[in-house]
Amino acid sequence: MAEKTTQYVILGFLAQGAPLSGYEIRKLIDLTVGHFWNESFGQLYPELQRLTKAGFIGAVADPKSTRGRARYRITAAGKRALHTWLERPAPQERVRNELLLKVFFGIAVGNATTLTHLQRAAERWRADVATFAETQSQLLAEPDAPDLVYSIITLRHGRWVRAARMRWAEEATELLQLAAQRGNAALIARLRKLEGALP
Amino acid sequence: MAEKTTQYVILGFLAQGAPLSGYEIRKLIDLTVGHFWNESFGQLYPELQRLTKAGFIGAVADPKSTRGRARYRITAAGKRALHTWLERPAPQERVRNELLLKVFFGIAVGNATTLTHLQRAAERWRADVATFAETQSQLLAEPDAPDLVYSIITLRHGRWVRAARMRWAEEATELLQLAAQRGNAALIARLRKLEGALP
DNA sequence: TTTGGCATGTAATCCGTTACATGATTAG
DNA sequence: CTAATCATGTAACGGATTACATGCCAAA
Repeated sequence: MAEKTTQYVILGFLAQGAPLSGYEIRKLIDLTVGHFWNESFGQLYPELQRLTKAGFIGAVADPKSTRGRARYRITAAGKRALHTWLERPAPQERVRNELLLKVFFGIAVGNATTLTHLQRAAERWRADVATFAETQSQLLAEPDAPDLVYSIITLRHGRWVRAARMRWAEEATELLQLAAQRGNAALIARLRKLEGALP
Repeated sequence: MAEKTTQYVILGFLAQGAPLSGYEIRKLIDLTVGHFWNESFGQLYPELQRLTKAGFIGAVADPKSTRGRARYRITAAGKRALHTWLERPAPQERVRNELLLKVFFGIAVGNATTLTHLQRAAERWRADVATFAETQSQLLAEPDAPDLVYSIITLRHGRWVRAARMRWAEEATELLQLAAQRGNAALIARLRKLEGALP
């Protein structure tokens, strides 16, 4: 990564206005961006201290809180740092897809194993899509949220990608069986027909 | 990860038969699985030594090689290790999508920035799709490869996902503009219509 | 009052990239 | 002969997860 993205996630949530504790930030992450981002406590708490020292956030003494928990608020400098990060183009993500690796090396163990992998993955993706659809309707129940679009479109990214993967899994299953039963010639013929289904 | 996948990539390529040097393995990775996997030398070379000590691979003295380079061959134990790994279900990948993070926090900097991110990403995906399509036709030029299907379907995963992301970027662009110009009510109405485009 | 969950943190560890060092080979 | 490229490695560093330690609070 080389970028220490954790800090910007923190700044991003604090920029929404409400002062938050580390624990609350973590809960928010899981709830709102959990489908494409995650942070562990071991990352979060040290980072909060670092950001405080750097002057990007400040602790707010909370009279209501009975416990020693501090809430943080973003500073002007913090907002500036967040904004310049948001303007910068996102670095292209390094993909490392272990499932695809197992599929790619499938020839070493034969067809059945690979088909199982595909099926298991497809089930997970199907479940994800259902969850996302459900989440979307929950989001739409609060039409006054000013950042509704942003939540919606990131969520729909998940739906689009999962849906595509499901269709891929079906296609891959078919192609695998075809190649096993009728060889590469049949596979190639089928692929020619499939051109056009994809851009 | 917790899994040290690097070793299995090495074993996977050596299982294809030909003895390979570290450098050659690296080249193969870039060439064949580069679109969903990557390894650095700093990872690869130490791992080759570790696998040798563990008895999973063995160095082959190459009479032809003028230089001190050693090629490696997989052992029976190595094959066993590879197979059990291949049988194990792939752990669900931890996603960390920085682009989506920037989109999600888009409200902090406003619409134009987010639209730029989307457009830039869409261009990259479009280029990827073109590359993949080209690669596919190159693969089909060698119909005798016994592992052709496996290469093909992993490649097509890339095409499916990139294509989906392109369509998502278009949709997201439209929704963002709609919400900015006509508010959440219009956004929600549009989303109702879009249900059905996705599973 | 003790158990379990809330909350905050630190330490160990792992995985991976980057940078550095070095030699061997080939092309000009 | 010299520069560029091929090839192999090591060291330093950084980011992230996991495990551990600890204390507060609420409910049984």
